[in-house]
Formats: sequence, C-alpha cells, structure tokens
Amino acid sequence: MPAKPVTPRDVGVRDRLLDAADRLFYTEGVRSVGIDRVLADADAAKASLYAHFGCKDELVAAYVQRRVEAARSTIDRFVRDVPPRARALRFFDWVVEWAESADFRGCPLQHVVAELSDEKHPARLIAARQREWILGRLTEWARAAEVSHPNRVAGALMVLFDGAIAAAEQDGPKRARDARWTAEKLLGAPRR
Amino acid sequence: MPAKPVTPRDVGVRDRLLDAADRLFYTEGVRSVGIDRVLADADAAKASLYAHFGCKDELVAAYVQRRVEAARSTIDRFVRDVPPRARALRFFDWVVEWAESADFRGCPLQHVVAELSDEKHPARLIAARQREWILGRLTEWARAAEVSHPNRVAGALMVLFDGAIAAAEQDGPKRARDARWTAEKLLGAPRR
DNA sequence: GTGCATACAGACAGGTCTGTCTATCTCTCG
DNA sequence: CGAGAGATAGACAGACCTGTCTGTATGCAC
Repeated sequence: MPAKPVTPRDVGVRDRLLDAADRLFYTEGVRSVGIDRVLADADAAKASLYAHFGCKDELVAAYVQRRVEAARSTIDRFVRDVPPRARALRFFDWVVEWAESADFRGCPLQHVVAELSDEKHPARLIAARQREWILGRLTEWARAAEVSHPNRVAGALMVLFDGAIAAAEQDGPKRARDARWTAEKLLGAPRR
Repeated sequence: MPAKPVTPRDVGVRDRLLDAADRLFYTEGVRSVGIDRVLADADAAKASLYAHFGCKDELVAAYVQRRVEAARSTIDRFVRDVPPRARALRFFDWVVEWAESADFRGCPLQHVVAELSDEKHPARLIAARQREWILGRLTEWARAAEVSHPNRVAGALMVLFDGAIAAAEQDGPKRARDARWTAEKLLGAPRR
C-alpha cells in the first residue's frame, strides 16, 4: 500500500519534496494531501519543508510552477519539428498522447483552480499566466495556419484544449481524440 | 460581510440547509466550506443536518443531485421549442447564457470531481451519471441534425461543453461563445 | 393537557491540519 | 579538530472540522 521512496535520498531535499508533492498533489489534490503525507513520501523533515518553501501554499505554488515549466518546454519541443502552419494540430497530438498516458488524471491547473477558491492564491496566479501563454501559442499557430479568423479560432482551440483534458479525465482518452478531430475541422480544409 | 439569512426560516430546515449548501459549496468549494458555515448560513442546528442527511458527504451528494435535476429540466425546457435538428446548437445558446449569468463560477460537477479524489464518493457517482445523460442528449440531437458521424460529433460536442464551462470560468463568457461558434461549424451550415 | 415529532443551542470528543520549536545527527571546510 | 550549515526526528500549540450527545423549546394530534 504505502507508495514510498520513489525519489532516492541523495537528490537534495528540495527536489525530493517537490517530487513527492507532485505525485501526491496531482493524484489526490492539493487540499486532500497534508504536509505530513508529503514529508513521509519525500522521506524528509518538516523543518526542511518550511526552510525551503515557507508555507504549504508556497509548496503548492512551486508544484504548479514546475508543472507549468515542464509543459511549456514539452509543448514547444513537440511542435518544433513541423512547419508553423501544422503546429496547432500537432499540439492536439500532444494532448492525445498526454490523455493516453498511464498516469493522466486531468489538468493539474484546472484542479488547483477548483480546489483553491481564493483567486489571489500564488498557485492560481501562476495558472492564470499559463493560460495566457497557451492562448498566445494557439493564436500564433492559428495565424500561421492562415485561418480566416485567427483570434476566434484560437479561442475555440483553447476551449477544445480545456474540454479535451476535462472530458478525457472522466470519459477516457477518446475525448482527446474527439477534440483533435474538431480542431482538424477548424484548421483543415477551409482555406477561406 | 457575513452573508446571512437568505432563505426565510419557514421553508423547512431541509431546504434551508440545501440552499445554504448550494450557495457556499458552489462559490467556495465543498471542501473549503465546513458544516458550521452551512449551519450558520441556513440558521439551522447541527442535529437537523445530521437527522436529514446523515453525514457531510451525503449533504454534498444532495447538493449535486439538486443541481443535476435543475440542469436537466432547464436544458430540456430550453431546447423544447426548436425542432430536434436545431437542438444541439440551441443547447450551446443555453451554455452561453449560463456563462454570462452573474453568479456563474464554472461547473459544480467539474469542481466536485476535482475536489473529491475518491471516485466512489456518492456525489461523484451522481456526476458521472449526469455526464451520461448529457452525452445521450447530445447524441440524440446530433442524429436529428443528420450529421455524417453523429457519435463522433456528440463526443466533440461533449468536449465543447466541458471546455466552454471550464474556459469561461477562467477567461469569461466569450469562451462559451467560441464553443458555440465551433459547434455551429460541426453541425453544418444547413440549419433552421 | 399530554405525548410526540421536530427543531434549536451548544458543549464535547476525537481527529487532522499547519506551523513552530528544540534537540540531534552528519558532512564539509578550514 | 572544530565550527557551522543543512538535515532529521518529533513534540507541541492552536486552529478547525466532523459527528455525537444532552437539554430545551415549539407546535400539533388526540
């Protein structure tokens, strides 16, 4: 039962804490998981956590921040090897892959927003910035695809992205494929 | 700032409790809000809550159940006065209206799913059934619209619905309009 | 009026959670 | 060797939360 020492003990306590927080917060939620669970999973002392992060909210923010950074670099790497005009659809290939991956459990950012009702929570501010970043990329790719209303299409792709993740969490990865199929319609044949 | 007695005291304590639970759970989350908050807002006694609902989880389930029933009748009433082939798009008109309403704060079911990591929680079972109901309606309407791949279109509409609500919660109601616009494209120009 | 169902009021127990603090250990650098 | 940085271990305070229990008040049926 006890999912124990996944991160070896010589990696530095900060990374160990972040790894444990990531595992537990993502699979069970930031409010369901208490500090003590993170400490046990990281095999770390409480003082270490508070020395490195100050409070639980900052640990949550650091968890979200690391997720955001990983997502940005993953996405940019994923679309890099196709021409700009194909990148929007390629992005949805990544979404499908993510939704199909074994440990997929929905969007950590959507979860954090739902769990933390305070809009000023540091983790929520990070999540809000990430939405802007994604919308920026989608807009850029929609323009490159030469669709007739790039801003509207970018907004629609944003909806498809959010919907793909939220729906795939409940109904399985086929919803991500439905989203990709829809994106293809938005981007594809209509040259006008 | 204490939002006090919104429901008059002669409506029956069960309804008062449900009204208070609905307000607080929807705006702040089912885990953020404790029993005592609900009791104070409902102007009720703790014994009444436990006599009527047994435990907090069942109160949460009753809250979700009431939301679900209200949504079903609202949706069916909303699409009733257009022909079947126009109902899918009409459904997204309702989504737009909901996202534009003043107290819109996202989908209560998505929030409950994010907040309660236990898939067997009674509230989550109710939420899961509601998804099936919605998908059923969308499939029915997609068929009536005579699209070429009704199941696929229904799945895509489900994604658009989830995405509209999730994205509108963050970005405002324009995302719901983006979703409607996309649905229009999926359902084809010939309509009305 | 008596009895009963329903509701209010609130104390209380038991648990959990965050955050602080003290004490100890270990490793590295000088 | 010795000092200090960084870590562990865990007790503890204070807050909060769920659920139980006792006692009291109100209103209705008979």
